[in-house]
Amino acid sequence: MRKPCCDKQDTNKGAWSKQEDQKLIDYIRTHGEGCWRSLPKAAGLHRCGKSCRLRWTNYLRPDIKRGNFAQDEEDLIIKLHALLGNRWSLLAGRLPGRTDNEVKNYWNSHLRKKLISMGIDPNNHRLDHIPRPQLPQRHDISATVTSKHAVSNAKVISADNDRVSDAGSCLEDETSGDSNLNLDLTISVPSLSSALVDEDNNKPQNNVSVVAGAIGSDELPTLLLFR
DNA sequence: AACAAGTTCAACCGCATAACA
DNA sequence: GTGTTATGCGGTTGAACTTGT
Repeated sequence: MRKPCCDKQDTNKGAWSKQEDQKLIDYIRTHGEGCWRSLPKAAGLHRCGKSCRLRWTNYLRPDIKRGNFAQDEEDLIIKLHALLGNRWSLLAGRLPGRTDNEVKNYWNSHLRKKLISMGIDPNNHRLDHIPRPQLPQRHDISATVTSKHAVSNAKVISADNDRVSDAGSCLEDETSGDSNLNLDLTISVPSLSSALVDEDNNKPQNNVSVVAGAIGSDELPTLLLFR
């Protein structure tokens, strides 16, 4: 059996006091982040390392942007969620000053409901209440890629021919610049058009799936296309 | 004013995995 | 190569707060 991360008998739980916050801030200012397991004892805190790390990363870090989400941040979260799903740390990484916990909470308390009220399934970002045949076929491609922020450094890999291209440059044309919520789930990438469009009748293909995720260690989303 | 119901968000828990011995 | 430990992540919880009756 794995040992608990700390001695539970001697640790505080629940809300942090101002004194505890100050101890943590002072310690990290002096010694820097890291070695969370030994930090509580060294800093004189009766908390487990996990709790200290969470308090620091979600609340005390000086670069955290607090307060309401701006409209463009909201749009970006929706678009990134369509692309990456519930990978909150990855989403938060694209929103400077926002934490994964904050993005996750905002999604669950605001954005999910907003999408539902618009008739959009927040799980797959598809229009939920319109019979499928009425939708344009291009909605079958279940990813939203219209933000330069989200994909400027992403790679796109076609499973067909192993072609790798820079999604940022490919997708730049898709960014219209208006701040309206854009839930068009189209990827119209010039270099990928052959993968997404049936060359015989020039119609979008239904059987192309787009899978997004971080592959490797660079934390950048990679798009995989499968027929 | 008092209470119930709904909402928000900080914090916790358990799991996966990276790092290390 | 294997076992152990530390860290990070996503899901969940529950206290505090807000809104409605």
